[in-house]
Amino acid sequence: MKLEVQIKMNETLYLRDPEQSELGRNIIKHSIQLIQKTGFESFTFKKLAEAIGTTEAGIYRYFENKHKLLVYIISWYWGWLEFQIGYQTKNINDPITKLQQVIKLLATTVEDDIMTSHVDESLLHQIIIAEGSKAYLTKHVSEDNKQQYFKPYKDLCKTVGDIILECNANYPYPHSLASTIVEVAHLQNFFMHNLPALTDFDKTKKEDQIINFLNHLVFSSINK
Amino acid sequence: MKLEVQIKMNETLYLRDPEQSELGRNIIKHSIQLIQKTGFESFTFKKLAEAIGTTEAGIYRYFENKHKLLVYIISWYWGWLEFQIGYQTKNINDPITKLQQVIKLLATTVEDDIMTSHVDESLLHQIIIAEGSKAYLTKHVSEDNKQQYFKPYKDLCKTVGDIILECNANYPYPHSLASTIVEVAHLQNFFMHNLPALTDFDKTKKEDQIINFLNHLVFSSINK
DNA sequence: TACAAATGATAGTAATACTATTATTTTTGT
DNA sequence: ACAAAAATAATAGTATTACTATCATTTGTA
Repeated sequence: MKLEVQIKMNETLYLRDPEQSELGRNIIKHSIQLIQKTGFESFTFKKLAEAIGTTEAGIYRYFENKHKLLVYIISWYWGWLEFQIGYQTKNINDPITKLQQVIKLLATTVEDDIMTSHVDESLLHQIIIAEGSKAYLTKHVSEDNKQQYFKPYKDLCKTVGDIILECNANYPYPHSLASTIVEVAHLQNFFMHNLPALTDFDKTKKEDQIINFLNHLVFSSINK
Repeated sequence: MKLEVQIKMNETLYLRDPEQSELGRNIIKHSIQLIQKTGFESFTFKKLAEAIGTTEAGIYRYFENKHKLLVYIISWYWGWLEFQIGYQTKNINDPITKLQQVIKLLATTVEDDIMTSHVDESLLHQIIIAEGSKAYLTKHVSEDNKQQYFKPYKDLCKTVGDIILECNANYPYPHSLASTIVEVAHLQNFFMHNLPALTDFDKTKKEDQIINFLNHLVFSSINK
């Protein structure tokens, strides 16, 4: 028997559920490949349609516009990561060890998860790093937020914030520290690869250094 | 006598120096207003030309495209901020007080600086918060970096990193902590106003809480 | 005054971000 | 197995964007 993980998505993000058809799953699969490869700015529904072998109008039946598609795949990633965190910290009782594990999961290059056949998580991870903040850095962020587009991201930060409070119930900034951990994990990764003067890391040693930096930052702050 | 601060800009960012003509200064002034008001995505040279009372072709004589114009005004801001930091920390000898002052300057809403008549720094500060990372989150970041487009930003982080080392010469992550401070100051501001679940701050109390959070984070880490 | 440089006015092109229409294929309910 | 419904493919069309090109006019400067 083949197990497939399904991430429940916000229904207002799409016009037709892409999980429910071959074309839909192809849209997800190829948009991840194309956005990762060419960047979100030069990604168009026309190019996507060509890559899939369908037409532009075909894509528009699933997604209103490319921004909603970006928000969809990014939300999917946060939902998947939350699942991973739940799974990988299940039997850890010590909150400090748990938080270390979360930092590791956030900062480490993801491997493709065979439980999700049409999504390549390692490509998606790179999209999160380079395009993640574009999901919310818009003039319509408040309306999008009302539509609950950022719920998976906020849920993830809530989970991280709760672990922080388990470590120290008196820590005064659990939400801000949680969102800072998530964002900095990805920012430092981007800087390490593209603007190395902004980090102390070299890409040969990979993400270990980012993990060490985040651990140092987070635990000195929590245990102050 | 009227004093004007001039920020030296990278000459490959523009086709014609906008500081040297009335039209050029108008391009800067109105692009700041327009980008802040409508967001970078819906900002076009056509709308800018209409706002100024010139033509699209007129703008293209100064800037190759809207991305370079964005990088220009953002770089200008970092250059101006570096000047401010130098000025406002000139007579501070204690590196801890100096770093606190830098954090305050980074996190506080900027007031319009009368020394720069065609630039409204408070609008520019809002652009940095909402659009700043779009300057480098592109597929051409490495070429842009080779052209030194991010030098003012990197110089600023270097300045902050050096102050961190003055506080603790053994601190292992001065560059990463510096870029983290700069980015988190703006991110938390954005979250506070637009995605409040991601912070512990309420916008009524303004930036003081962000400053407290950053101080707590930075100094517990440096003095560990 | 005269010459160059900057600006303005206008036009044009390829690509983008869609919407609409109709034909064809696939699914599904009976 | 068959009709109806739903999904997809094929095609066309529009407004806007992101430019480039040309030429006339204004402005500043030797």
